[in-house]
Amino acid sequence: MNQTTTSDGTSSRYHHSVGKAAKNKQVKKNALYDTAFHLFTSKGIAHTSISDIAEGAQVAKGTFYLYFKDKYDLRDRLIRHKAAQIMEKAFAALDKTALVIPEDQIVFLAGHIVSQLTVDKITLRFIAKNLSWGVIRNRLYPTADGDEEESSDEKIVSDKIRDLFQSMARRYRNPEVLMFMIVELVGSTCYSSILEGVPVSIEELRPYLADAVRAICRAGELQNGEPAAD
Amino acid sequence: MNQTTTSDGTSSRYHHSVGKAAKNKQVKKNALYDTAFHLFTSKGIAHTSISDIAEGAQVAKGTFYLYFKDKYDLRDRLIRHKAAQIMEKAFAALDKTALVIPEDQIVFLAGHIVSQLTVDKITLRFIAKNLSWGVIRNRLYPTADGDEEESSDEKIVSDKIRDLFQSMARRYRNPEVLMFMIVELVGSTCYSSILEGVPVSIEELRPYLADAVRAICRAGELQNGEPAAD
Amino acid sequence: MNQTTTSDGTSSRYHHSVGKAAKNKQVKKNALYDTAFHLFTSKGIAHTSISDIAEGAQVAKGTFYLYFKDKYDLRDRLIRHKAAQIMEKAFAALDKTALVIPEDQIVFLAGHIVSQLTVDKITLRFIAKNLSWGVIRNRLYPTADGDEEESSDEKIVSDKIRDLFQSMARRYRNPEVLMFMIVELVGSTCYSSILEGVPVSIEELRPYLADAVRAICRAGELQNGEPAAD
Amino acid sequence: MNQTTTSDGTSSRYHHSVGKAAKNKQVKKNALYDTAFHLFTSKGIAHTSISDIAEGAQVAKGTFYLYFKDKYDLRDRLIRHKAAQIMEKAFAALDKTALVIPEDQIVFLAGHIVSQLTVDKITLRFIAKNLSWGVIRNRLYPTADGDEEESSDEKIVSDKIRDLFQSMARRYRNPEVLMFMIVELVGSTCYSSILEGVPVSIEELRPYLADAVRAICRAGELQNGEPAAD
DNA sequence: GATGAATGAGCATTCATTCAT
DNA sequence: CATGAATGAATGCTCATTCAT
Repeated sequence: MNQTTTSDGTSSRYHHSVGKAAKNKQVKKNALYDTAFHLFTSKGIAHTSISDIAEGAQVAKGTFYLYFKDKYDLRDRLIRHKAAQIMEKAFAALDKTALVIPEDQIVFLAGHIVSQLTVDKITLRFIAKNLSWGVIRNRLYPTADGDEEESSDEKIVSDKIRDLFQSMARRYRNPEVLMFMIVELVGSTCYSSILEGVPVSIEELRPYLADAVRAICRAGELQNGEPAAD
Repeated sequence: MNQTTTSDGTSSRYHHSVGKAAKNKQVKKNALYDTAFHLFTSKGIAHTSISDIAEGAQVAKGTFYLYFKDKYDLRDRLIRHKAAQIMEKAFAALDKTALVIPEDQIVFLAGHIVSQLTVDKITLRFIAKNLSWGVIRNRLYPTADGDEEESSDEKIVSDKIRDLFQSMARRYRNPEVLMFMIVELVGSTCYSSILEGVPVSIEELRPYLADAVRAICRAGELQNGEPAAD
Repeated sequence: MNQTTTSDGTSSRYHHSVGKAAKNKQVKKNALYDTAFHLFTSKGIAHTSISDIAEGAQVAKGTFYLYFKDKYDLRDRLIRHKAAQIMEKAFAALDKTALVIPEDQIVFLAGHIVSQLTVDKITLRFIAKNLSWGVIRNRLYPTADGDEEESSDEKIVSDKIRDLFQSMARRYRNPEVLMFMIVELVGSTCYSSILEGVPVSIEELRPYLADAVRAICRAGELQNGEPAAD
Repeated sequence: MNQTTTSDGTSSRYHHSVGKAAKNKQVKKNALYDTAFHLFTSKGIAHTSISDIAEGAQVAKGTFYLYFKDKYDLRDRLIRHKAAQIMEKAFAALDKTALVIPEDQIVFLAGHIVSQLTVDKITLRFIAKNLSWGVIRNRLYPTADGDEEESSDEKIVSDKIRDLFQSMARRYRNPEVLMFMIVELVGSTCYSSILEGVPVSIEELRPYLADAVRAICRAGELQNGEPAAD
């Protein structure tokens, strides 16, 4: 405070340097996210108190409430974030392939998601069966009320998704329902197989799952002469 | 059950008398189950206390601990029970049809489950995505530690399941994995579609789902000359 | 159930000795009342926490909630109790006099209340301006929902009040309104005068107050020929 | 402040401008008063936080502390203000009548206050039983520490009060005690009657109250030959 | 003067669990 | 077996207050 004018003439008392304050807010928020993820996945949500999270994030307890309504609000945002991340990584990987046929692309995506979940069991357990299509859907058609912060990278992914859907539209009766069923199938079976090995290990399951995904795709194809949906 | 019939045909207390006391126990236990299901589904598990359950069941708080370890123990038993019930109803209904081809039987089962879940949204929300294959699997191969009470009706259903699996074994590469994928797909998609209408209503989803189930079956068929698994 | 009959025929397992358990409950409740009154009047209600009260009463915090909804519930019960006590002491004292004329009795009651409040400033501050007629009214016409415990002594006082009202009924237009105005006047002026000496000390105020009370009585008398209210 | 005067003598932001800055301060202060009154009366003081008040007044939280010590400081000022307002309106109304006899004037004042409280129940509940004589007394003999802002209108009212007291001094033994008792009686009985209808509605109470006020006046008159107080 | 992010002490309240009866 | 009063640890949440900008 009590300021002086700089040579370039651009200053003012109380310059609300968007940088410092806002950045600091984000830092705290991220610290809360990170700590929460760690605690949720290690101790379980029920056994993680807000005190724990605040303490771990080196932030006062009250600060928590500046950013989240409660523990479950934080959890839900985290789940959406993680689920979206997985989908986005899969699409990003797809982008690096030469695959052009939608069916191949979908099988690739499913396989990539399985791979990610196989490697990162902690995240798998956390998002549990919440790897739903809804989360991706929201990325495509973001709602006004959603205060989800979308990075520029994610914008690019959104475009990829849109592209895929466009090419699917010419071949499949209902691309979205198709994707929905596949995502639910993959997420749901992975949970049981990867985490509990039931009814078989993920290695054993993989080929069956790939076949199933491909079969679902084929079942969703437009028949000769059948018109594409609007 | 759990009764002894005396020579004169009247059953009596005091004769081995598992009767009255045991019956009373079962009454209390069922009251606890029923109250808990009602409270869990209306207020949510987190907001239902053991006090609430005991009070609703007209039982002293301490009595709760005579039957269940804690709230979650009760919940898990309830989920298993409800999930099994759904599967059993589907098999029971199958038993009344003239369907003999496994594929048709499976499609019928899937459709029946969807119908049940569509009608009973409360139960759907409760068992959420826990309508997993695991629960049925446990009926087939009951574990020693499971103190699940199995009624004689359920025994009959078990037989039906075994029958289906036997006829599947001759046609499909891995019947259990097949069933697993189908159950997960149905449960998972129904949850989203029935309860949230996302991405489409269950009415709209139904035909796609039926096609998908059939497609998954076909994809799991043994090829000519391929040997059946052990 | 679960009973054994002794030779004298009077015993039972689990004899819910009304004595011990119930008495113990009352002991705890009274300890909470006493501690709360002490803390409320010394530290103020706002600065008294439920922990403080429980601790002072040598009772676990949770026990507090077995008897009271919250701090304010306890306070209100306490106020009602103290206010009633004052009125009852005044009537009890009246009973020991030879006064028979209602006007004299009323002036005596007012004076007695002033004396009590003058001596017990702590209680005066606590019940503040809540020495309202309502509290006495409730003693006369107890409501069903009131779980106020009434001792046998208080029953006797109730009779005295009824007697006074009966003799007043023949002379005054509206005895209850009269009493109401007098009680409010006395309570309200005492608070200011005794506790703050504003606008004059209670000693100086007393004669004026006595005159005012008597004047109000006279103003409320039935005129010649005017019929008594029902 | 933080201002410079321009050479042409026109004021501008920066011209000592007591006006604009000071006016702005008053605007904020009033916004805080208004919001607080609204919140106190609707949610209750205990459930109104400084955040709420600041937010409602469109002012930063820190700004609150620029004007008030805390929530209770604000409340007390508000009560004094509202109570004084009522008294002043009554005196202002009296000024418009042709009444000259003190007793008639006092009865008129009492009646006017009752009318005001009857109409404005919200204010009645807020100032509760704080419509004490003390507040008016402070207007007559303002203390040095009181930073109460007194408008010129209020000055006029003060004169009216002084006038009434002067004419009362010749007739009554202790005018101030008289007024004190009457104000306390009116405030106290109105609270119970208007807000709770206990023991009777205000319509029913009114005549009794008027009689009582008049009776108290008469009881306070100087007797023949009795000297007026200093 | 004005702001509002950050703080963290402080408190109410819940509830699983025990155990004397 | 059944009870329900008592417990007290655990925790969510509020909010007055500060202070860097």
